[in-house]
Amino acid sequence: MSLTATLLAAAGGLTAVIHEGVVARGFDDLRPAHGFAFARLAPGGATAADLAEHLGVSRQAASQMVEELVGKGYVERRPHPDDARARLVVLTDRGWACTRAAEAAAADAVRPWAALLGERRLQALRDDLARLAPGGPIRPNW
Amino acid sequence: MSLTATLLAAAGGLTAVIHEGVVARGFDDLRPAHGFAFARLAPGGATAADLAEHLGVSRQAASQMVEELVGKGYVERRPHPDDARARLVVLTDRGWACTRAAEAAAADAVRPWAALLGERRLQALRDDLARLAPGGPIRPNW
DNA sequence: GCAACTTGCTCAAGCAGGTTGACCATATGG
DNA sequence: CCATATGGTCAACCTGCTTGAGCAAGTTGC
Repeated sequence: MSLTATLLAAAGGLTAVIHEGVVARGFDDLRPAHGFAFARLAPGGATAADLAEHLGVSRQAASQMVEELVGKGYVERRPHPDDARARLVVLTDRGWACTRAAEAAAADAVRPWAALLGERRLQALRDDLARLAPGGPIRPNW
Repeated sequence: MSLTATLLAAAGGLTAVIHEGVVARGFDDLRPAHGFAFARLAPGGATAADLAEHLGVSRQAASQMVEELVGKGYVERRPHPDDARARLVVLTDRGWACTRAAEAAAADAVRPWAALLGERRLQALRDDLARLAPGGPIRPNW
């Protein structure tokens, strides 16, 4: 199988396993796409416009997602400290709990890889991939 | 950045670059999801039901996609040699041309990686990823 | 300061791609 | 044969996204 196919298959499988792990930990009202949003919100919150750019969708779509996540209790809107037009979207306690669950699920998914490849090659894999994806937080993708 | 994030970022970026390459080669009426379908159809054709299972969607959705691809000239339906109920969906010349364009775009996307990592590490990356994604052609994902 | 423009957000309507449910034609197995 | 399973299609609906319009608040230039 080609490199591109293996890479896409690995990423697709990883996405699925993480999502299953998140669901298994009780957060069953989320879709993989929400992981993107959490990744952007976690550091210190973001505006809906920030989120739209990060996710690659319209501001209206991002706003709708925020509304959905507010309704489900994962985020809340706070007044923006510097701009009265904007609203800062931040994770709630439940949002943080879900983020930790996702990290735990990701760790579970990766653990067997260490057994398959060994620590040395796994570390090399991590380093190599980091060099190939310099653009950074493009689109996490559960 | 974590291994999972780098892997997802690399896969997402690769998907985007391949899709752009396919569009740039003149196939601008396709979406990344169609790449999944082509990957399943290329070997020797498939039924709509095969396609549905491969793509992880309902048979109706797969059938709709086939209809769309027929309309755009990428595939055609032929009577199934062994089953009068079924119809074998196969790539047309245009479908094959698009598949070659996708392979060329993928090669272009990977080429700079060889420069970044060197041939040895690139080969190691390929081998390691192949071991991590044994399930095989899960879901190519442009 | 004020006018003109930009930016953040939301409401509303519509579309695209998926779903489920019902149905018919053909295979398959007792 | 008859009962059941399977491949395909039609129809209705749902969800997530889009575009377009509009308002409030910041920003710029005179």
